[in-house]
Amino acid sequence: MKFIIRNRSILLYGASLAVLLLIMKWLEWRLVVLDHAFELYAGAIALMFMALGIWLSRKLTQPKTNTIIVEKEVVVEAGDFILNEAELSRLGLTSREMEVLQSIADGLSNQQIAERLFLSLNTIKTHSSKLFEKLEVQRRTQAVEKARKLKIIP
Amino acid sequence: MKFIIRNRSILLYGASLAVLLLIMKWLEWRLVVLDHAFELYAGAIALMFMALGIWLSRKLTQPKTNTIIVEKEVVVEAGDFILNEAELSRLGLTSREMEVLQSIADGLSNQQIAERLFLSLNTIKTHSSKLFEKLEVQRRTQAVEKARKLKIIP
DNA sequence: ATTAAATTCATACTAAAGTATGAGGCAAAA
DNA sequence: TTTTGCCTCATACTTTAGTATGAATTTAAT
Repeated sequence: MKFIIRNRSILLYGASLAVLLLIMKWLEWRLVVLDHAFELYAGAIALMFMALGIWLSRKLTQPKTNTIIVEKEVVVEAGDFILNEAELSRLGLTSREMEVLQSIADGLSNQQIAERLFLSLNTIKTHSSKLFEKLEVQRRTQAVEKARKLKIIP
Repeated sequence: MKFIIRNRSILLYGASLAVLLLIMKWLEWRLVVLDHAFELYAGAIALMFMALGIWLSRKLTQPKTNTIIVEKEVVVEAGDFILNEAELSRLGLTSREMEVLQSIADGLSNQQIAERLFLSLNTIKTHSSKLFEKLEVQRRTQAVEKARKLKIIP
């Protein structure tokens, strides 16, 4: 059953050939009687096979694919941060100061920063104080603001 | 000239018909000589017209278009800030709280905010306290961080 | 090896931030 | 009209942030 479904096209083709041969034989017999019906016969064959060709072509050729490219806008989140290395080196921030700055920007308290970096609260205070000096600010919020403006942090 | 190009298919069709008729006539003459070459003749016609049918079908049928949509990512400059009004209304921040939040994000101290908005320091403290409650944060730096994440402030 | 910068931490202090609570005024909604 | 939410401000208090100073240790460079 599956074989029939899968090879339907080929079976149909065979069947049409068989039918056509029958018609041909019949026409052949007619040809003996009617002497000049030959052109009609040839035309019939031509027509049928052309039809068969068209049908085959339609069935067997894979459909043409028109590839349509649709541009879809995708907002890329926060991909535009480029570290301003010039400013960073100009300010002369040390690595620890940068870590503290980043943690401050993340909204952590000095105590939390100390825990995160395994340091004492006083050390964090020292670092942040020096950081503020270098950034020429008075408060952590200002530091974050300025650092963001200078493209030192995202 | 344009006519030729545009109706090339039809002209080709006509030409092949003419050629075929010539071949047929020639074969007809051959038939008188060779008596039983009839089946071969019919087969030739069948073959040719089937080929013609296939060719015609390919040329003349409009292509079946399988539209393949290819999504192309277009990077949109994420530089412009779009206020997340849904979040803003969900949080229920009052206008004063928003002003204070903005000032905090600008790196101002409570005292400076009070001066900017012509209010007392205590009022600013009250506003910021309520603001922190609504934003579910403990510190002003956290408030700025969260507000930025929620697209409430640029 | 010596210098210089960076890191760590401490103490002591001041300043600012944040919490809790209450209260008066005001405008819009029920 | 009463209620409700917002704005304002105050007092009192706790917590966190920030400054100043000094010192020991580590690390990198001269």
